[in-house]
Amino acid sequence: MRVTQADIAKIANVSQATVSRVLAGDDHVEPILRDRVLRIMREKNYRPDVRARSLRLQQTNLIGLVLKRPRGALVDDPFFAALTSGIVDALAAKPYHLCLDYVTDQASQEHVYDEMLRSRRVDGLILVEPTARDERVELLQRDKFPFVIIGNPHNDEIASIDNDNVVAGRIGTEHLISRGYRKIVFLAGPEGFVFSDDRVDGYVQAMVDAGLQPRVVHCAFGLEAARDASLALFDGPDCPDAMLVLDDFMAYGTYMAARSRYMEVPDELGIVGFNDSLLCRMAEGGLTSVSLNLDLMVRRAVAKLLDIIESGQVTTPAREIVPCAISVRGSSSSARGVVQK
Amino acid sequence: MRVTQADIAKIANVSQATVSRVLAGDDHVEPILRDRVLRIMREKNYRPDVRARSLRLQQTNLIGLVLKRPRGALVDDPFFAALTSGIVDALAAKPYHLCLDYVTDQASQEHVYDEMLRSRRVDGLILVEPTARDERVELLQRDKFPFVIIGNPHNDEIASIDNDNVVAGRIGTEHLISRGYRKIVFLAGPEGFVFSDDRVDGYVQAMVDAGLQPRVVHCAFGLEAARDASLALFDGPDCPDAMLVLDDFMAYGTYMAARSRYMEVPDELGIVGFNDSLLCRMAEGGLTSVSLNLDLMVRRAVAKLLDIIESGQVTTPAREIVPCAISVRGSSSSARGVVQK
DNA sequence: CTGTTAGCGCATTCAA
DNA sequence: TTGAATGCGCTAACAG
Repeated sequence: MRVTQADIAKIANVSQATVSRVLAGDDHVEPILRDRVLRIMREKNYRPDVRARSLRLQQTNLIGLVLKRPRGALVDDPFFAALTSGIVDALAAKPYHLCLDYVTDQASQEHVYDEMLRSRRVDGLILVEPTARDERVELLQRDKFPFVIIGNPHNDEIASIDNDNVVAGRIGTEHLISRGYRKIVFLAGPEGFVFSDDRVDGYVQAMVDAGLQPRVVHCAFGLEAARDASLALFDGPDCPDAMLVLDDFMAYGTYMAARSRYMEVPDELGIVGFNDSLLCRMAEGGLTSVSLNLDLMVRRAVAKLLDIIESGQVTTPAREIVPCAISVRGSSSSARGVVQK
Repeated sequence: MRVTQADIAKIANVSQATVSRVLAGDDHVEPILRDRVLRIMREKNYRPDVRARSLRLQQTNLIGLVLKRPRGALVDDPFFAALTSGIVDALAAKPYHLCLDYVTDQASQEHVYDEMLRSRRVDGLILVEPTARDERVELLQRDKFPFVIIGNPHNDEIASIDNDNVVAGRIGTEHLISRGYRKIVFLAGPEGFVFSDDRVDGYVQAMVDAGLQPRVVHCAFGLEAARDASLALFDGPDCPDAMLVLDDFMAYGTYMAARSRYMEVPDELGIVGFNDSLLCRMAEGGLTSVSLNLDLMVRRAVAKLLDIIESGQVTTPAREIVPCAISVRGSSSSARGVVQK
């Protein structure tokens, strides 16, 4: 049977309240009693029951993350890996744990939100990929439930952490331009995804500023789709001399396409991706990539959420932007120096 | 303020017990009362408090996973991604959630186990990578705490799901032999890791059975280490004609090494990895890999754990082995057919 | 400094 | 069929 404070109290010949005080580190306890209680706790291998504590304190020390993905699509999703690992990392030093959930469709998503929040399973929530006018957000606001959004809630009163995808697009583009590339194509994701559209905007700005002609190609997410789209581009008229690709995964597809057409990287084709992930080390000479500092974003998001949970209010500034930076590698900078065109 | 069963009861003019019964779907409630209660619950947007329910029922509907890794090493760990996503996937249809934790060293590992188990934060635990004579396991057994191990606990009374790494090693080796390779080297991880050592065993058996000379090279985990070890091997005396590599990541390192030495894959060098991960599609022509069916393992582990939690005892057979299978791709099978030597 | 008491919100036994 | 009463294990206000 499980040993409770009452058991300890009986053995130590004190009241259960005293046991509780000892546990809380209350100074106002006679040292001799304190030691006795502690000794018996150790002897009896006592551990407080977090369930009871949760009920009493009205908090669970759990924070929730709910991801919506098609069935089985989590394994290969680098965003998922970065997100969860970042959260767990950031939580490691805190008395909080991560409660991870996963839904495949909108209906069950709402159900899970009910289950996690309103049932008080977690103390707060990290939201990602909010869609425009997200119902979840309204519910959370109405119920004054602590939450933070990674992304753009389009509402300055809501706590959020974001990167600046427009700037990221600019940075990548300007880097390629500075290396002498001119016929730079942006290989984007499907239209309608904010992070993709924003990067495209930055790209277009930079191109126009440099007096160059922007050219955007949309394709599905993923390695294969990007490879095929790149091949079509290489084989078509007006082959680009550089490509800015939505993410490292797709950029790797472009890299594969270049290899299969025997185009030299970076001399015949410059490639820049986004995210600065492990994949960048998997191409010969490395893949240049714009880092969005997802890791930092996650850390900040966690810190902000815990702040809100503990202070009971949204701390200002509600919205924080994490800067991006470019990691230059072989795919955009020949060992022989800047490309001359 | 939060609405409770007592609130509902007061409004509906019934006792709190009746509200509880309605919630539980108890048949022995007058339909008219039932409807009234349900209506008011909906009106008042009532949700039961899982904390109170947990305390009362002595269960949290949470299962725990604790991973031990060096700081920040989670992001790029494909095992972590497969594991967590598999668990969350498997849990999606059940009334359970995943509580994910993470520690960097042994001391905090034990602390977290205390915190999660003995404090009853979770109903059960999934353990991975148990070391020989794992203390955690003894504690869990003593406290009759529900848990299941992914790996080999070397104890037939403990619930565990495992793959057969020895067979996996054999399969990979026999495949290479059947393709005409003879000077096959096994690039293994550091010594002392069971999954690595077992695969080596299978490799050695298969080589000896075929009358070939086994040759095992140990190196650190990771892409770079494997690449460097492979380069050393290629540059040294008696260059291999095929390599069996501990995991896909390292196999990709071998693949990079081969490219930088201008060795044709698969004609001059066959490569086979393990895990059949996404990386296998990133090499030109694909990387042949032995699938350990980690996904299936995880699903089975979750099912087994829930079984134990709900039945209160370890179900037989305690130990289950998930079969492995090889996915043949370009790195071991030339489009021109079987390699002739 | 310590013990008594009162809930936290819920499920459940026991009476009615 | 329903309600009153009890307790899960803990913290905290209050009294002594």
